[in-house]
Amino acid sequence: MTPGRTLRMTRQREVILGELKKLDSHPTADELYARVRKRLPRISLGTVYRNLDVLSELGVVHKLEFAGKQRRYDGCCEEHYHVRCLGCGRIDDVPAQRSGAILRQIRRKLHYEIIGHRLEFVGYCPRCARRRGTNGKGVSAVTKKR
Amino acid sequence: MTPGRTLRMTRQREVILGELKKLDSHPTADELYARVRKRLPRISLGTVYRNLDVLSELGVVHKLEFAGKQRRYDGCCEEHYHVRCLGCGRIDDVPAQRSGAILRQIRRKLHYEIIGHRLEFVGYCPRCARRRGTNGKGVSAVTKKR
DNA sequence: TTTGATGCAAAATATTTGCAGGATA
DNA sequence: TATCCTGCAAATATTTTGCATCAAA
Repeated sequence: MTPGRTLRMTRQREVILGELKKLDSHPTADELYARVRKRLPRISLGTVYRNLDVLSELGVVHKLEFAGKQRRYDGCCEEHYHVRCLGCGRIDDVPAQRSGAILRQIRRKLHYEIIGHRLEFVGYCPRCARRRGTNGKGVSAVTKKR
Repeated sequence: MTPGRTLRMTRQREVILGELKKLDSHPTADELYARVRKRLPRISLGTVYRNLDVLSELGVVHKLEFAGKQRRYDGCCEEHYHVRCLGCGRIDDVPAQRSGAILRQIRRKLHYEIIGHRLEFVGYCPRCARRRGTNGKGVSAVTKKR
């Protein structure tokens, strides 16, 4: 982002931010796009991406990048960890503080200049875990074709 | 992968696996493709992807998925953590054991059926850290246009 | 001989970008 | 009024897939 630039609060930016803040479901850009479009039918997906970029650079929202997965966005800007469900893809917050101990430990061992870390949990959410329990395995029945 | 299928050791599979095992640089599919092509000029990138899939399902190699980044592959199949350099994109192994304590702690707090976790470190490798030190910041000078 | 694997090209997916016109400060 | 932002479409980047043919077992 250009350093000295003056940002404008456009209607689009306002609605995108508002809708994201309303959700605690960590939506993908296109999920958010679908919601925003109900209020601004002419908005484009590119605008959603561009605004999410600007807002996350401001630290107002968080861009969640998951290993090998589609990006998601978080209207909550406090730092925390996440769990991802292998069944349905949902992301939930993990009720654990980010650990400074992990970083300190690694800094002693590596010659890298460590900036941060990302701890992701994967598993099955209660709903998907139940479904898997019922039919023995059912991974393929649950896994979505992307 | 089809359960009862009999795998064949083709020349392509052999060379792909051999080249990957020779490297400790965690190459991307296309980096590996470039190397393999020196030995098998007619091989296709699709074949490289398909073989890396098969081999990683067998547990012979590891598919490394990094948040928001291109996938990489690891010829070493013991579990360990990784660091990623924000400057040049290289991945290195982290000399720390995977922690079961992290999983146990989370299992107590979440209703998820936790399968695993992924701990990634990001920072600057010695080389990039030095370069950044020289010119004050230089992030943009180092960051590659993808 | 069977059927898994390949090469090629096209498709799919997710995200970014160029551009001309529109809107905000 | 300056320039930031938008919609649209095309471009990019990465990975997957359909299909006819080849080759391993």
